[in-house]
Parts: sequence; C-alpha cells; structure tokens
Amino acid sequence: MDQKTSNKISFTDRVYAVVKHIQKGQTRTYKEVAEQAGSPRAYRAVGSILSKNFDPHIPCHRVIKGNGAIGNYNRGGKKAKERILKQEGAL
DNA sequence: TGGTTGACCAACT
DNA sequence: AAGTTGGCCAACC
Repeated sequence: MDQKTSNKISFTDRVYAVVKHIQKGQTRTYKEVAEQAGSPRAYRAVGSILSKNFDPHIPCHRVIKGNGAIGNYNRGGKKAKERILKQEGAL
C-alpha cells in the first residue's frame, strides 16, 4: 500500500480497524487482534489502546481474553460486556 | 530521551 | 484453586 497518499497509521489505528472488522456474534481475542494488527505479541498494547478508545463505532466489547474469559470493558465493566455479547448471540 | 502504565498471558508457588 | 511474578509491546508524560 502506498502511504504516499495516506498518512502514517499507528498501531492504534490498525487495532481499531481490526476490531471494526469483527462481525456481529463473533468474538476475537486480544492475541488475534494484535496478530492481525501486525504485532502478535502486542496484546498488552491492544488492551491499553482499547481502554483509551471511547469510540462507539468500534465494537471493542467483542474482544475477549485468550482463555475465553470476558476481560475488561470501559463501558460498564465485564458485566456489561458479557451482557452485550449475549445479546449479540456470541455466547 | 527515558521511565511508567495497562481492558494480557504464561508460569510458578 | 487462587494469588504473585515476570515478560512482552505500544502509548503517554
């Protein structure tokens, strides 16, 4: 891809893009997101980034932990996150 | 420029 | 089974 016409995107923007790509009823682990974002070992950064992200256009609630746990959520905690996933049919 | 932080993970106790 | 420690990576001050 030519970045000549595009601005330089940061890891954060790539993470946002990946999370946006998650379909309804689907869940992705932080590891997967990090891997698709270009750094399979940056799951730690992914969490930090999503924690700072308050954009409702990004279904950050579809991102869960690698062992199947819900993980955290900036929009009401794990409880709300689990509720949303259940509502979407992911659980 | 360097050190701290964090929605994680794996291993150890 | 549950709590602690170390490790990894990008963003923020």
